[in-house]
Amino acid sequence: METVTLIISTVEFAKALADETRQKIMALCCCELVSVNDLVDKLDVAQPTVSHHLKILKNAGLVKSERRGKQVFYTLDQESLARGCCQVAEDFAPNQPVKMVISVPE
Amino acid sequence: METVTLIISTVEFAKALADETRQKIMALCCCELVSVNDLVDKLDVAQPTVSHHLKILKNAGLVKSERRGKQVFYTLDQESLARGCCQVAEDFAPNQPVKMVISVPE
DNA sequence: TGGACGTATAGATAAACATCAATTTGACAC
DNA sequence: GTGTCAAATTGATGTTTATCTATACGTCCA
Repeated sequence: METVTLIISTVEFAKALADETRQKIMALCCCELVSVNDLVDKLDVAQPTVSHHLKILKNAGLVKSERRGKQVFYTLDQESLARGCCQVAEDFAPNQPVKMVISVPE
Repeated sequence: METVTLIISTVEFAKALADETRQKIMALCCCELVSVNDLVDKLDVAQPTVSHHLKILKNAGLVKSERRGKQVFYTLDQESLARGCCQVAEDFAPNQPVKMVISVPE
């Protein structure tokens, strides 16, 4: 699993989120591996458009990808997303703290 | 203080954040009241541009405004911002919970 | 009621961006 | 190698958006 954990600015983070199609993609690959074709089937945009959005999400460090044979599977990096959300809150809402809930492994 | 607490989608929320000038404005009015002219002085964009961005932030429920005489003062609604961040995390990172830290008044 | 000041709106323009069709690249099977 | 399928890239197009200038609106004071 090639993990590209870029450190991006809050502007880049927000821009990556600021599109309906990308948010649909994020919801679809939030908790599982999905191929590009899976996404194309579930969205009403063409395959190159899906690839375009996946590239933006990947550059923002919000998805990870993994090739399996002819297919490439994507999944959302929930930790990166959560860190981005916390960073935005920390930067702009210092009086209204937002924290990641760390689940301590037993 | 006219509070416009709109319930907006995560897409609208992200779009409101997705601009460098708006993030600068948010930082400047994060913890205090600032007039439009204050913002114009501290940013290198024209006054109508500042007003334009303030309108977008206001429509997103992220700033509150208050007229005092000839001036209009804006301030960031930190709670709305924090709620937006939590909503994004909740929607897309359910396995990586992010919570607002509620400070209990004594 | 003017004028001055601060802010908002209207209209124009250029840059950014989402989308698509066409093509290329990559991986596998024969 | 050749064909096939999956995904990425290229190039074009229309829309969105950030910005500006010019103007209108709102408030206060003389």
